[in-house]
Amino acid sequence: MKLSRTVQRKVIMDELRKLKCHPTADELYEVVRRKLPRISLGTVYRNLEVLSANGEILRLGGGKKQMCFDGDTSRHYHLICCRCGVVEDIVPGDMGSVEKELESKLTGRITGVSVDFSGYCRKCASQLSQKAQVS
Amino acid sequence: MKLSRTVQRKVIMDELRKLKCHPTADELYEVVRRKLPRISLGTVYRNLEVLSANGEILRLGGGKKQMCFDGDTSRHYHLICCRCGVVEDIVPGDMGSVEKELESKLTGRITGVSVDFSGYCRKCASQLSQKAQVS
DNA sequence: GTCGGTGCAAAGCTTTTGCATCTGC
DNA sequence: GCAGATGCAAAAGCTTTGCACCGAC
Repeated sequence: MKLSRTVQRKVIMDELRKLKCHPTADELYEVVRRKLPRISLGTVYRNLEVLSANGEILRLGGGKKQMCFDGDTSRHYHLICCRCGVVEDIVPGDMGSVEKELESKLTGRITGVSVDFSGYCRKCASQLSQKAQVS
Repeated sequence: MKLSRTVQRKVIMDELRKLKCHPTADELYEVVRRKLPRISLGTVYRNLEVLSANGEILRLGGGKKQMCFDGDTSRHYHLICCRCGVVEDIVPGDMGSVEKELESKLTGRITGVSVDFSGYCRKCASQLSQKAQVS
């Protein structure tokens, strides 16, 4: 199956890449709709499916119920709040050597890395520590 | 809100910890039901929600549409196939130094690490390379 | 006794899919 | 011209939730 280059697919990729957040399919649909008012939600889903299966975008789960997508397939990391589901980007100083080690072991098979930490986002962490002090 | 120690919650945790795979809520429900025939799917969902929000289990997305759960919160890694969604465990030789670095930067906030690689599982990778040779 | 948990079933939402039509190659 | 893509709308399926009752503390 070869991929056709349709206007819809291009706009979806462009908008996703432009966004710095990690939108759900629905949120991306709203954004794309500003450029292509007649696009359907089904098309967005179908393209996100194809694009992630081809390693061109990243599929992020683990937060809340909805799937999120990330147009940035470069090496970077996430902290997914186990309380509210928000996704924070993490940029550690240097993980290069580890990545190289892993990639050499899995030659050609890795299309993207999403290092997802469960934990508390800043907001939830501070709320919880306040509560702990009170009680 | 303090957590009560109910039979259901205990069995759910125990069974999830025993399983070496990464079951969906529904799969876990089927397993738990052998021990507690009268438990409801809703209870399983509610407990998985509470347990993951407390960092006692790991919530895994990124594969296919359904959420998966992992009772093993020790440091380990996953390769999630971007084609078929299967989850492979990865045990790299040594990532200890990197983890320490990260954890020191995020003191007290991390409850679990799920390093999720998108890529191809062994099966899909070999199928694709066969196809490439044919065409 | 109170507050959280459970079972059941219905509701809610996200995601997928069938079909006719259209577009890229 | 054909295979793949789209729009639309309906269907499917996963997850959540209201309610009455039960159990832990």
